[in-house]
Amino acid sequence: MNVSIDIIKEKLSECGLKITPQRIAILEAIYVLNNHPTADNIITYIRKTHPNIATGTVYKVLDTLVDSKLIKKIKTEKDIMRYDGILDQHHHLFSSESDRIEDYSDDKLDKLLEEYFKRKKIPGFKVEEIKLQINGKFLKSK
Amino acid sequence: MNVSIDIIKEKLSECGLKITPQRIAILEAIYVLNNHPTADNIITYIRKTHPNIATGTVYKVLDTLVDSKLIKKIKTEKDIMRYDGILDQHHHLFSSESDRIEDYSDDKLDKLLEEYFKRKKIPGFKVEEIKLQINGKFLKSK
DNA sequence: ATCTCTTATGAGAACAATTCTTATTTAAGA
DNA sequence: TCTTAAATAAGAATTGTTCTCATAAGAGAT
Repeated sequence: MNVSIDIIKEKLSECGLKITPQRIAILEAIYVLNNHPTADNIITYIRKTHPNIATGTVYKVLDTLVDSKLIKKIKTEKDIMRYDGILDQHHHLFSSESDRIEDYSDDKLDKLLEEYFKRKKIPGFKVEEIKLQINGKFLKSK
Repeated sequence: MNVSIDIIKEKLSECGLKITPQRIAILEAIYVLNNHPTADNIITYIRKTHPNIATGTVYKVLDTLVDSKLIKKIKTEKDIMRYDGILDQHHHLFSSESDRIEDYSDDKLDKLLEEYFKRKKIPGFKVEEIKLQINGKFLKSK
């Protein structure tokens, strides 16, 4: 994932957010560390080049970015919040053996599910989004 | 959900777990508070009848029960861990407006997904379980 | 470029949820 | 009943996150 600073700036201003070095660094980190980094992963990464970005700032910026829909949160069973910079509809493969999480996109599956729920209504509930949580084993270690 | 103490005891000993009043109370609480209680919900509930079960004990027992597959943890996008005493394959409806979570069972859907992934393999990954996280709106308030 | 105003940030305290530590208690088999 | 390993209570410690508030810095207006 090769996102230039300029594109990041553009994304920020499209959302009406002030362009700050902290926000750029954090958003860039999420794109570089593209396997669903935790807040802590992000902090460690950006401290290399920006040693004095405060922890609180990172959490605040992450919240802002989630609110502006520039990133998403995902939650694991192990109670760690992770962030995801990929916003296209996709599912997640969760390892039952480790913390590993991978993206899984499948348009055909999405269409199948969409069709299914178009026909079969859930009483008292309006479906907005369906995310699969696919648990299993990764066959080759990364 | 009307699970007697005797059945709870049976479940515990089937798993090779010692039968303790704490474990019985906690497991019973999960069955009674059947809408995916948090650890705190469980603590509040059991303290009514067992005022001096320690907080740490509750967390430890919950871990034990999860390990023994007597209960499950559910992941939410919000950062609260919840416990579920229903072990049959089922999915969850998440409210996009509140903390409400409801169960959703659909055998036909499960078969459809099973068929789908029998045909379409995910390279490098062995699927063990598929859980849908269906986000949307509950039409009538509870 | 400078001014102004609003918003963002740094630093660290506060907080909530969970885990750890240790001495004591208890369940369950001998 | 005795024994022993496992479970528990109490509270300290840790972790991840949020809050507070004084200072700094964007961004539009001048």
